[in-house]
Amino acid sequence: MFSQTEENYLKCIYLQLEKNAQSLVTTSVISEQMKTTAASVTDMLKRLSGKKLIHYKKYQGVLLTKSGRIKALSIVRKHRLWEYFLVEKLKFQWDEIHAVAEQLEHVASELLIDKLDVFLGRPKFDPHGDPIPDHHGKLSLHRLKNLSLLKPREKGKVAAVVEQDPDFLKHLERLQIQIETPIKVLDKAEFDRSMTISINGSGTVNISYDIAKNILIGK
Amino acid sequence: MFSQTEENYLKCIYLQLEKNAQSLVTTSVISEQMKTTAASVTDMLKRLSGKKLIHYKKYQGVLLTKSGRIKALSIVRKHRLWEYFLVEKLKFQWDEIHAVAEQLEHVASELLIDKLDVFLGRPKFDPHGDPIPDHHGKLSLHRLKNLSLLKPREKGKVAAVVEQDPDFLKHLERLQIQIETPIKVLDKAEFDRSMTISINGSGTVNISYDIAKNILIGK
DNA sequence: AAAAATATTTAGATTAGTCTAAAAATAAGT
DNA sequence: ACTTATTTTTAGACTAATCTAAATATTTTT
Repeated sequence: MFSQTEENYLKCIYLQLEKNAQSLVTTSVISEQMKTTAASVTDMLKRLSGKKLIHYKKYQGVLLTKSGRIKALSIVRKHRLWEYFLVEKLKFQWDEIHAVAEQLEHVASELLIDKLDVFLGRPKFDPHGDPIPDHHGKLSLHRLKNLSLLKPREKGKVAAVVEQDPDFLKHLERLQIQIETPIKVLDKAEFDRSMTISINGSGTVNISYDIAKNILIGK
Repeated sequence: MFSQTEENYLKCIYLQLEKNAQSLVTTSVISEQMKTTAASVTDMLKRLSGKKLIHYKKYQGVLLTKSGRIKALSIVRKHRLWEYFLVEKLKFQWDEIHAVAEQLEHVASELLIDKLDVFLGRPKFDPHGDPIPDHHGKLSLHRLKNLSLLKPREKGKVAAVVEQDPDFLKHLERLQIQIETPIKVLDKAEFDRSMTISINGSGTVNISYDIAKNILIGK
């Protein structure tokens, strides 16, 4: 049985490793993500290490142990299932749900999360397109391309977003970009790496490189 | 913004006052309900008093302030709405839900609880028959009689249960007694105050005084 | 009225989690 | 190689919440 704070740290480390599986996660990255001081992070890393949830090397960074990873996947599963519930059933907007799911994910009940999974029809992806681990911690992966790497005339559907900042998600909504939206690259400007894209086969819009790099495209 | 522990204490005090509005709530009653020591209770009561949530007199007991009562009603509302959700939507048994709702009730989001209320069809009572306060803290009351006080040939429907101990609720299930079940008193034994009742107009069963006193009957 | 029992509070200790400031380690620049 | 900058850790302090043991207040019994 772990505290909410411990669970949050494990989830944070897991998400960092999901982004970049090659490197250890550093104290300063965790400090930034958890919005706390470096000293607090060091304290907590020592504690998690003592509980055999992470491999921790001073000054070098951390990785999850097998049991740490299992625990982290469990939290991520809960987080994403609750996000699905909030959007599909309670009609939340996709930019409103993160903070609420951050609280719901700590409810300690296997039965609850299993029944919620069934109730929702065993969804494989959350409203941002991220994979929902199943009961055994397995997740569906789809091969996605970063929109910023697509060439003119290439196309596909929006499958996920990298960044989940509410302002960013609101901006996508204004552009009428959401999960499953068909996208085609029309042109790319080399001077600022912005791109012109068509949305839903009709609307044409220019988006910055910063926007494009946070959108993942699938078939 | 209050801690989960503070919210739990407020709820506990509120529920005691709901049972017996005439008297101050004592340290030992709270200690028993919260499963903690009398010293811990005294510490917390001092803290809640400092935050103007309770009126606290040493050695005499506590009452809720206006803002303490508002906060307590908010927690009770959340608890009971989540219990409704767990039974109606996720098909939990009514004896399985208390512990889960005890966690869900601390999710701090007004929007969440309002959307959940709408999603559930604005229920007035939880699965145990307890009234769910509305957005303004108002609750529907029905005049109920304790089953143990009914006389032979009096009848009505099960409207609520006083005790929510899971073993007790399971026992009622085995007797096929649940909310809305029609009950008629056939006989009362004076030596042990047990009573013979008919359930659903057909089944006849003898129940102890201890069972009867925990069932509330409405029209 | 006094003694005994019970309830409650106080004092001091503990753990979890946070912080600041200083010290130590590492990385970057010259 | 040395200096400077940055990152990280350590030490000690803080708050919240819990406890035990002892002291205090109240209630009950004699």
